[in-house]
Amino acid sequence: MDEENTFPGLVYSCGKDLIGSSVVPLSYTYTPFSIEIPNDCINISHPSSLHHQHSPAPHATSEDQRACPSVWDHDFNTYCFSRPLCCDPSSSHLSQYPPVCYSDGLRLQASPHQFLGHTTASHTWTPGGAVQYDASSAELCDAVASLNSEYTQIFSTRESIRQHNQTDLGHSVQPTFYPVPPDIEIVGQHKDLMRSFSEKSKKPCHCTKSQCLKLYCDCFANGEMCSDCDCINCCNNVEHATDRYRAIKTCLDRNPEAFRSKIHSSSGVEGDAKGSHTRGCNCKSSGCLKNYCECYKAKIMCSSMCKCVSCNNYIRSVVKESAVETSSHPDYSNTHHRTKSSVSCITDAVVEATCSCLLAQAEQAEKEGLSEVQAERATLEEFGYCLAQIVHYMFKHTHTHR
DNA sequence: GAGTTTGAAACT
DNA sequence: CAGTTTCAAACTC
Repeated sequence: MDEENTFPGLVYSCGKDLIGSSVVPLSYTYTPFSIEIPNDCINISHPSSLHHQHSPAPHATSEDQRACPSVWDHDFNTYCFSRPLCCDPSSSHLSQYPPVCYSDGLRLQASPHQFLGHTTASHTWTPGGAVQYDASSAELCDAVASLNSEYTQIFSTRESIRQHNQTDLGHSVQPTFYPVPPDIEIVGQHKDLMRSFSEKSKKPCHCTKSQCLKLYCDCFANGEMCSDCDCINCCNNVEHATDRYRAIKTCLDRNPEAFRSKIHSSSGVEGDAKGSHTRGCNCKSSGCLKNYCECYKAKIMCSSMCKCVSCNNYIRSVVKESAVETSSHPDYSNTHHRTKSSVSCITDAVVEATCSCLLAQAEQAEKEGLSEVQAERATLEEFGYCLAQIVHYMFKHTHTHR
């Protein structure tokens, strides 16, 4: 059930996934408002002109610029910072501005400005457009500190928004300060990360030895703090922000993509059967048909990335299943329906599985940097292979049941 | 609910 | 990078 979360200036429609500190905005309506960034954090005003493609942030002192190099991103009407902001967990001001949490790759858009030229007052959030708030200052530090130099952050300031309110919208608006960023969009490659932050329902963990600071812990792996869990010696919380930060850093050092979703999904929705596992599974005993298997658990087919043994989670299994289903169906027991039975092997599941394979192949080709022609060829070959499997099982099934 | 199985993560 | 150990979830009884 959705929940209407009304902030003056911004009307959020939030999804149910309001567990811990995560909110999934489904839609929002914009009216002028502003946010405040602590002075000792960063204080850069919005430029009066937005015509520079990438220029140093106006009003930033040279010291600011050295300490926190930034450029104005014309495409997004935002500033891009190439290094962490507000990284000092001990900084006292943060407690005054607690409920903002950004994770890796979050992009804060200078919200009012993005509406320049837009007449629509209502926008729909992208699936990955998670907003995290109600998080502690420690979490803010934690999350912001976890940004490394390759990530970008975009902030807008009260001043800039006030300017905009007064000039661009043609009327003055009394500033109201919200700790919640007006609009957060995920930057490029970290969409998956935030998707995992926001869309997975929070299940309590039961960790006993990892202190919930290793990827064994689902909460930690999902980028969430533990709440209402049954864990022992938990350090995945506000009280252990420093330890948590160290743990995050360790994981990212080991694997920069540690907190990204391991599922590539073409539709952006996990579990839609049209995706692939980034690294593939390594199952040996489960046949990839139990939830031990990450592919199966994510409701996707195993792919060429997998190193599993005796896998049954792939297209042939689906075709086989469909064949068995149709053959056992009483409607197809007579001769009249025998031909139709074969055709009925091509069920929705088979079609989905085929699409899944093709998509996986296309993604693989893209990853390998193949040319368009080569990618097309590889995908067609995969399609041929899929068809061959379907035909093979259709015929095999027809012969066995004659 | 206790014990077992499983495979990812972590370690060597 | 491969083999081993640790870990917590999934599963079974």
